[in-house]
Amino acid sequence: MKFGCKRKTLFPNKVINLSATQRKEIHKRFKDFLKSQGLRETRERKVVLDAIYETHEHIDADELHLHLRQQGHAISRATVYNTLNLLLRCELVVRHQFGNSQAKYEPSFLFGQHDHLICLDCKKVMEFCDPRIQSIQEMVADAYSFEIKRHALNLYGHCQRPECAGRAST
Amino acid sequence: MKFGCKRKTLFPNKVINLSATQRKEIHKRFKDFLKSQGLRETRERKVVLDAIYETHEHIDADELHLHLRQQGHAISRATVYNTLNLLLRCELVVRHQFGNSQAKYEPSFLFGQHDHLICLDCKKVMEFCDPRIQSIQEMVADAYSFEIKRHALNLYGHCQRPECAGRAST
DNA sequence: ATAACTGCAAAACATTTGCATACAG
DNA sequence: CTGTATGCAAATGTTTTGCAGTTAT
Repeated sequence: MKFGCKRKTLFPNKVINLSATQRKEIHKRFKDFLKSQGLRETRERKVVLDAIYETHEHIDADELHLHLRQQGHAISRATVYNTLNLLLRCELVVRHQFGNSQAKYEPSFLFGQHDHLICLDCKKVMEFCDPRIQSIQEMVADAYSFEIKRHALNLYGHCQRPECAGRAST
Repeated sequence: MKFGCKRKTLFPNKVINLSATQRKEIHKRFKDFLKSQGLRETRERKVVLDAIYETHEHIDADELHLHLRQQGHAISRATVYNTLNLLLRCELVVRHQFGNSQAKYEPSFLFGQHDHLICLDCKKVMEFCDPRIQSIQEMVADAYSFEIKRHALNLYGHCQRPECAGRAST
């Protein structure tokens, strides 16, 4: 039922800079969620939300914590983790596990659905988009009587970028 | 270049019981790998390999360790982890991260390539197979000049099995 | 014989939890 | 005011590492 990637191109239609209206929409969604759950709207929670939406990379909780500390926010790691879980629950961010044990987070609201290409050497993560995944999803849902909420397709390999010098295995 | 899922059916062609010949082939592959790397062939390593190929489920390192202890093998957790990493390197097993932080392992040699359907409620993992993933992979590899080695497509949702009583979110 | 492997325990790493204090509603 | 959130540190859970003793080659 969710909107999938309908375009012919492989490249995802990711919004890079949010307009003031979009920013407000995001804030509203979080505020409404917190109110609906009887949770408080704190400075720290807003700061985490904004930081995630400013970062156009796949970031982990610790990087996010460090980033916020460097910006002068006296926020603890525990609060970062706590807030990330709230943002997951209201679907403002998504969590990825790219093979390593550390989870990566990414804003999801207003951004197109997409999948990932991960370089095994330099660990760079790229994004792509293919409408066929949507039909695979529907077909599998039907065959298995499964109500599918989301998917993750990760392609692992070796990128050809000259900057990629990494070599992992023998 | 790797053989993908070419069949029309969604259900993967997983071999359930290995023949003596297949078992020998697997052992040989491990033995050759160990020799090529100057590593030793120990009782513990063989035991882990056999246990993984006996288990037709997605198993984590700790479950595997427990299983082996219950069978009377005095093997340590460290050795289980060490051996799993060796088996990954010689491509006899694959590792999955199904959302939770715990990695799951599965035999991969002689078994068909397939993807996974994960129930968010009861955590049951099912397998499916779709040839279109192969073409998506090829198309993306081409568009991004990426040499793709493997992929993981996970579909998350709610299964309709009567035994599935779990309810996670509000 | 000897270099690598094992088991154990400790370390490392990511994430969660408990508790006293701070602050939103 | 009141109860929830925060920061800190300690706890948890998973995987890795160091070391002394064991074993494959």
